[in-house]
Amino acid sequence: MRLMQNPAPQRDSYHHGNLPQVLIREGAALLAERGIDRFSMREVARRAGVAVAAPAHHFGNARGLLTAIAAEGFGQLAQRQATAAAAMTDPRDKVIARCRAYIAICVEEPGQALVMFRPELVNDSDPLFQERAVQTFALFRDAVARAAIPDANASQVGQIAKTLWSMMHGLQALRMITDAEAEGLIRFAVGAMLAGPR
Amino acid sequence: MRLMQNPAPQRDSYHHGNLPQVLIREGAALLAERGIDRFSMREVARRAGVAVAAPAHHFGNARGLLTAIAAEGFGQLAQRQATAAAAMTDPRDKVIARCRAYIAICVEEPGQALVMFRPELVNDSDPLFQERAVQTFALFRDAVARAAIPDANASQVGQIAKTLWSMMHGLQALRMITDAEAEGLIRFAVGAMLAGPR
DNA sequence: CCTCTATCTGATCATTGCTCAGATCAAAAT
DNA sequence: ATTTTGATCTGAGCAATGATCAGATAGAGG
Repeated sequence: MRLMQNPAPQRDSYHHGNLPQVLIREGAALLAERGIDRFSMREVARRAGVAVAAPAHHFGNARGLLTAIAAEGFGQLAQRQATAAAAMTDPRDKVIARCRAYIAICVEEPGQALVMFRPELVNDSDPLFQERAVQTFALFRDAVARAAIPDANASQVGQIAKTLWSMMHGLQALRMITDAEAEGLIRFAVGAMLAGPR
Repeated sequence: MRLMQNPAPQRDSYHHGNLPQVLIREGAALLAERGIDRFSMREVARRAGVAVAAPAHHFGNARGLLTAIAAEGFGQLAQRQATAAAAMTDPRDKVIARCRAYIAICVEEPGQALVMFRPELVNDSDPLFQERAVQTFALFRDAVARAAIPDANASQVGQIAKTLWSMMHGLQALRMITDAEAEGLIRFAVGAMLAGPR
């Protein structure tokens, strides 16, 4: 049996009030700052001003927090892509705009991006994560379907969507492009994939 | 001042003889078995039958060992791609064969693949790593150049090569394809990219 | 035989993820 | 109004990790 010796809370109230959201925000910031290999649950707790064990109550373990951060990121990505696509009228430009938004979120929200596209880091059976990830890709595939040639079947549309989605991921993960190159590369790839092989 | 108390070596000789290569092999095996987040230098040392501090002498730190594993992987990838391409005569088939080899090494050598395409996990200023990584991609780009339409310039060839290379990475990193799908997807993407936008 | 140098060892330190019993507190139940 | 309940948060403890250090070992060349 262990006795409490220094209960001293550092906050106004014992209960934080909104800890899960704060942990997600601080976690994403720490990821952006340090990268995944120097990410630490204890440091997140420290920055949130709570005990090291507090995060575990809400997220179970480190993987749980990373999963929540990724789910949050997919929500943001879907929203950004919708906004970007809405600003365009041509179906092909809508696809291009969605690709741009993908690259943009990786640049502007590096914390979320670091875990969103790493299946091995998250708990991919988490319902919220799964729903948002699937939904985000589905919206992209629908945009591709509307831009594809009229007689394209679902299988072909799926191939194009998967290919472009993968390409976006690879370009930023492998650091193969600068921001300046991105635009031309996206236009070229989207144009080529929608046209298909000759 | 610290005194040695139990020198007891567990091997025939005090010196291992070929420790760096054994550590690279065991490290890759451990990566394949546990993934990057449960990878441990100490476990690698244990499996190699040496003290926990022995690897540090050869590789400096964990990042150093991961970098060496990645460099080893790029050597293997270049070799596999060369062999696969040599078996084909048509330039386009050579490109397809190289893409297939990329996917294949990710499936068959998951340990190496786990670190080869993660710039943030390795020391990308390491000369051996850098040379092999650059060389491997350069060979791929040359294959694309020979398959591209005759009037394609270097910039266009570079775009196609980067796009296909990124796509291969994304497909396997995001786990978007099964082995069965891979062939069709690769043929479609290579055909479309070499044809370009219409 | 002796020195030099690279290799390898065991110990130590700060830090980490996780678990646990117990403290706190808001809100529901009485 | 008082009690109970359940969720939230705390500090301590444990096993494990990466990194570093002085010292032990052995092979190579003088």
